Amino acid sequence: MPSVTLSDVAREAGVSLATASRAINGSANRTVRPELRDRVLAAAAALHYSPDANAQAMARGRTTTIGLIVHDIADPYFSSIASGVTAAAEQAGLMVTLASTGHDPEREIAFIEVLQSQRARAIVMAGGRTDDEAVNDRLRAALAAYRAGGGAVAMIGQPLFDVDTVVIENAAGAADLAGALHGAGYRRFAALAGPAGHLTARDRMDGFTAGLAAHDAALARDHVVRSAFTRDGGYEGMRQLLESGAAVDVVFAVNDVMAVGAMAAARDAGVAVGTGIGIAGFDDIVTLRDLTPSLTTVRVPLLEVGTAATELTLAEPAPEPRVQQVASTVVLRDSTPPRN
Amino acid sequence: MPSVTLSDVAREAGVSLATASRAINGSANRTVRPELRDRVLAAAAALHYSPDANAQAMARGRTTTIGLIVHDIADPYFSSIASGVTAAAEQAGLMVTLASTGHDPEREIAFIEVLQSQRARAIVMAGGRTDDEAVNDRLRAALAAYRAGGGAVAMIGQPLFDVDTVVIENAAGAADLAGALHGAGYRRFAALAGPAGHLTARDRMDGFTAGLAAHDAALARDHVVRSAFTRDGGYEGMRQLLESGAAVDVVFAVNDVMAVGAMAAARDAGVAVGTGIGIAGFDDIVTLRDLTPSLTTVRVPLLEVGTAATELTLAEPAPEPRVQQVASTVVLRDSTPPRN
DNA sequence: TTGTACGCGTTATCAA
DNA sequence: TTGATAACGCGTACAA
Repeated sequence: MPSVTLSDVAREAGVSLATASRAINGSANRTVRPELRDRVLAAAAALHYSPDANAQAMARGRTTTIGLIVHDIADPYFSSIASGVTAAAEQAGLMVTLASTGHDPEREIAFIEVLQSQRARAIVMAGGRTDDEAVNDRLRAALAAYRAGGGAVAMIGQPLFDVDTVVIENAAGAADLAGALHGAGYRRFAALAGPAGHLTARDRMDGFTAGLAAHDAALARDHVVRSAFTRDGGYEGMRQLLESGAAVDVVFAVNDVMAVGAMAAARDAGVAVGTGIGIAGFDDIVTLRDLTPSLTTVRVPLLEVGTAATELTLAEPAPEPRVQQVASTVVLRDSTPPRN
Repeated sequence: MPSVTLSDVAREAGVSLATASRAINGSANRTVRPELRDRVLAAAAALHYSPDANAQAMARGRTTTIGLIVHDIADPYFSSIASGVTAAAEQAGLMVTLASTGHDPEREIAFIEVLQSQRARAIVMAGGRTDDEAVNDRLRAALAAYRAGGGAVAMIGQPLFDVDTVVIENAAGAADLAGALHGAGYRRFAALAGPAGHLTARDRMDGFTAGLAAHDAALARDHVVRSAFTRDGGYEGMRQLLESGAAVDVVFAVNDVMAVGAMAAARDAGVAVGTGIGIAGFDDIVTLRDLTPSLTTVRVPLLEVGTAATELTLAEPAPEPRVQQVASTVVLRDSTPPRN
């Protein structure tokens, strides 16, 4: 670990520390005579000099790090967003520090504090919030402390934290989906609504309900099943629904992985997806595009969501929190064939 | 940005900087009188003190960062590994800096250099290598420079870089798969072999071939199709295979996403997967477990692979590069029903 | 047990 | 254009 420093380079090149520094990072309006510059660069190369980012951060007063907090990086929803974030970050010459919280708000808060210690330039937070105001308040406080230190924050989801937010059109997309399904001839609707208190799930349900209402249709109360926001939640919800003997044409699951679970449950119950019962999801997860039958869903451009959030944090701070809408679009596929 | 420093805390608490430091991080054998310690902690809380990780890194001479380099974080293969890495890192009190290179070796090298600047404690590199020795040499050099600076490295894949490596049993798993398919009654084999020069693909092909040979079976030359290591590569390869009119029972795709593409191509060609033609993959990607028919594959415990690699980098440096085998296991499902 | 003072590697300020 | 030198925030010998 004979870590070579800038002083070593300067000595080797026979110049002062200051000159070496200027030669290497091309400090703003300060310029260095080409001859000296070359000597410094040569010395740096010869000694395998590698600038110490921590020291630079201290001296400059700012880092080149941006933090990304997600619920679960193994979930394709979040890994797609992460992909957008890393791309935008690299574009801006920043490194991404990743935190996967496993849906634990305590860890979200802890990570915010770590990122604050790291003096990360910005934090992008993805993942549905809940309506637990006690937790939200602590989160708000952590974010406020971070921002007081000069950090930028962008959230992905609902604009409930008074920070820049990329808002996914959950309600509008679900309403469009409802309309499209109605247009395809479906009349008896059911929904796998996800857990109570899950805001994304709630928004999608609200939109779906509103969309139905616009066509004088509705969701019978016992046609709404609450279960986890996961594949297994979808399976379990669908199982209950089928067991209840409810007369249903089509089932709306509030996300794709729940829809996948629902499809599995239908199959296991001997009900044909598509011809027997329609199933629709939300998100349009890329890896799920080859399901059979192919899944009707609402596409959310997750990669763009990630880049948009990142760019928001890098933009000039605005007096008012910015809200950037991202359009979602209905994609009708074979899991909901036209009904006549 | 009135960033409060440890000096502020010390002054507020009426103690020296040293005492404040000791009180807050509980410096090794130095102890602080409880009364003072409480006063310091109270002051820190009152002032919302947040230690500067960069300054700590400089003073301590080591960071709390570990780097993760993957080809594509949106790919479930890598996001599963990432999940294991973040979990193990959190366990060890470290932050993960993520780089997604888009399969570009130049960017891999660039990221290694950035992580070196960051003085990251360790780097975990996931993703198949190629046999391009020019590129491999530059990578080797970058890694050597990083390690010379005291950094630890673990690779996931093939042990060709003289560093600690988590080796996935590609050949053995593929051989087992070949045996299992033969045992299920399949006799006329074909393979979607992935691109030439892709070492993971090659290992899996070699294993599959060897496994067949052990049962006096073989892969006709024109039953091996080369195409990209992606979903679309699988689709295209299968299309070619079907078009060629080759007489085939079962197709081995060297990874799951290629198998998914192959399934789609078979369907588009009117060939029933399972009853008409068997298809098998490799990896057992979680999100793909609900395909219809369910996909026969070789399970690789990717999360464990990620944690294992992380733990390798954190262990005491060994004189010789360590190689940790991770077993892969055949999972027979409906895409290759028993043949009689 | 506490405090003083130096060093970590850079950048930036100010003279020269 | 170049060069001393003072920060940056913290840890830690060393002395008290």
